[in-house]
Amino acid sequence: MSDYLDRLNPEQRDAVQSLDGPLLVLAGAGTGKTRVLTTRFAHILLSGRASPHQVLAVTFTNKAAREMRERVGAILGHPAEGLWLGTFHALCARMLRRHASELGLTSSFTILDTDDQLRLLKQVMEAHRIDAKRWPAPGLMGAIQRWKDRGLTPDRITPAEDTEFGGGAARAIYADYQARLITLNACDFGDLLLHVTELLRTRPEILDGYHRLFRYILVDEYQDTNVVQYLWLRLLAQRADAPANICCVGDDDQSIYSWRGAEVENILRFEADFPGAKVVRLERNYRSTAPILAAAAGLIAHNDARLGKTLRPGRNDASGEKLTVAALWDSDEEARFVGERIENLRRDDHRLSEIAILVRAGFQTRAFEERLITLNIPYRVIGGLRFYERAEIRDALAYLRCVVQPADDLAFERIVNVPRRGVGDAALASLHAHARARSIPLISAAAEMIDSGGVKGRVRDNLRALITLFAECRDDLDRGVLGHVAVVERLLDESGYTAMWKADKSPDAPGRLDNLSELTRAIAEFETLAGFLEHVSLVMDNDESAGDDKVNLMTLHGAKGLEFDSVFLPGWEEGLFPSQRSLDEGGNKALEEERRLAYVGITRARRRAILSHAANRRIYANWQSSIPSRFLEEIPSEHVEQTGSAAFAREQVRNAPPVFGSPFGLTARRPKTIEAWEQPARPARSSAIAVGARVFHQKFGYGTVTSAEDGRLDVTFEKAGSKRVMDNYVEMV
DNA sequence: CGAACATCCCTTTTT
DNA sequence: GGGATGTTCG
Repeated sequence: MSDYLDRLNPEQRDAVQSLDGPLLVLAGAGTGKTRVLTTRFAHILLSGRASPHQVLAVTFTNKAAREMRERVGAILGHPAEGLWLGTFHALCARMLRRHASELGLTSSFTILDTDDQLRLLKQVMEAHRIDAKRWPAPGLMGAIQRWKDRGLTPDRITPAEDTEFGGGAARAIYADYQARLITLNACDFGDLLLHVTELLRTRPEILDGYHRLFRYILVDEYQDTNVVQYLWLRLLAQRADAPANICCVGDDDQSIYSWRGAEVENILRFEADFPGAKVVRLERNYRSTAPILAAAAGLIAHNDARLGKTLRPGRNDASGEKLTVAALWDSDEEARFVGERIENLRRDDHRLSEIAILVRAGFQTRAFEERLITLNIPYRVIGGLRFYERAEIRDALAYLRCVVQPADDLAFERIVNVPRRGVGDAALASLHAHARARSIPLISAAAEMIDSGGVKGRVRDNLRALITLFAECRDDLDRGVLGHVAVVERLLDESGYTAMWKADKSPDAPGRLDNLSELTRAIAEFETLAGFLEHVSLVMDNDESAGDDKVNLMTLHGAKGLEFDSVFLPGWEEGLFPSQRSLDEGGNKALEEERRLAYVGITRARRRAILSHAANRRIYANWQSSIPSRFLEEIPSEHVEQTGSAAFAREQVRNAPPVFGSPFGLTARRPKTIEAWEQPARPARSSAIAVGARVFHQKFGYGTVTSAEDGRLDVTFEKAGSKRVMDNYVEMV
């Protein structure tokens, strides 16, 4: 009956069978982490220790949750039903809907996307008369999110944790923002965790209910938890009546999300947090060849803040290619090099889908895309704009929200003038004023102003048609006259939204229409519109049909958890990787995180890893020179094969007499800031256009320059009068 | 109100 | 170099 246990190695089996008390499983890359987690889950159920709904299983991604659900089902022999299995956010949303009224929400609250969050925050900031120029809203949004990541409600922010933002107004804005969310019956992402945690810590009877419910807690990717997630877990796990039955699986060496609030300390501190905790290390790697593992291990050994763990080959083959490190002249050559190697792999019958190019930052993909296009090699970029983030999809969803949630002001604002209905800033402002005065949602305010004559003419007719359409669609749904898919189609057609894109002559309009029909298809898979909207806000999935045979292009962050036969790791240069920006902000801690990122990159490879760096790189408009990443030297050289046109030059540098009096030559002493990442110094341009010159401007016509300074010209135009213009907008005549 | 122009920025982004 | 976002004029 327990043949599923036979398929584990001794450490894995230990992790699965240690069922009493807290357990930390330190699972290195490729050591069977998911297998342990799913088998443990199934083992708890099959051994009769708990029934499915008594286990709380938390992941970070929907993909991981889906995978776990499937694999548990496979071991059980039937689909697993009634599980508390999902992402932190999905589980919290579920809990929050149960207790919504405690917080002044209804159980049908909306979960806002980032667009809406920002728009709402801007409104609040405006009310506080904050100069949007001086204090850009995204900055404060970030601060609020960090507060939420750390479990800080507005009243919990101590002066030490406050920010300079807005000249000290940040806390008050945060508080108002939270209040507005409640009025709108809405939550942002951070709220899901924040609200539930707050509830658990202030309402013992609610917490007690969950203590009685959950006998086991399983947590995936524990190294990526932030403070509020940690608090949530600890509240649920620590109980008076019994030891905490929590099992966390993670890898401190793969913690790469500190900038999102993740705290490696959570995993480093586990044994202190949960006394009597048992720690199991999984170190046998079944994924990669010996050289790849040795290279990764050598690299990560340079980090200090580690729990310590060494990857060992699980298979007994010492074979395997060395890593390739290619030194190239410039970034164009690097793209050509990678393209050429991929062509070779393809010629040798390697599947393209088993090849990945992993970059540090999104903008690096472009060069490779261009190269792959010219070589006619199919590729996919993973991670870019996701389906539900596209403008047309967000618009369509806003239409739906207006129907399902008439109080959703943010949704209404988004689409009230899309397509154009003549409702501009002025009209919207008067709607707002009326809504605020009467304390009613915008849609109701609009209805009242139509009746009262507060809006007139074309705007009135358009608004009336729109609001009537919403009401009718709502009615169709309530009375079941039309199925929800038919309602969606009606809504998008009669509002003129579909027509807007049909009339659009831009090249991407057809694609957008395709996306809209794709959306309708997705809606059809759900029972109700509300259910669909919940899915959308929580499951921003990127279901790139992974089946096609295409080269995978993505960031290192996006590659976590994936594996490929061949992995290209370009751009290993100081300033780019490790990223200068990170280093400036986070010092040595940040450097260690960059190194973990490098470790994640190398350990994605099953059979071969091809690293590269360029001596000259095109950044924005101009060329900058760069030096190889320090990480390259941290990889034990016996596992590396050097190649590339610039390899010889690099050897010369290495063997050259010491520079700066250092015994290690150039490599030991690095300038603190790398030229490539300094602000591109804008040379005080001695403009070729001098005072008195006669010039032509596209818009203003002919004129004479009266003063010229740093590229800015004062010009007296013959027709348009005196203007200040940039010199690159005029031509000399 | 909306198009055209000008300016500003440019890491990573599991939900 | 380029996309997103404001500003300005018709």
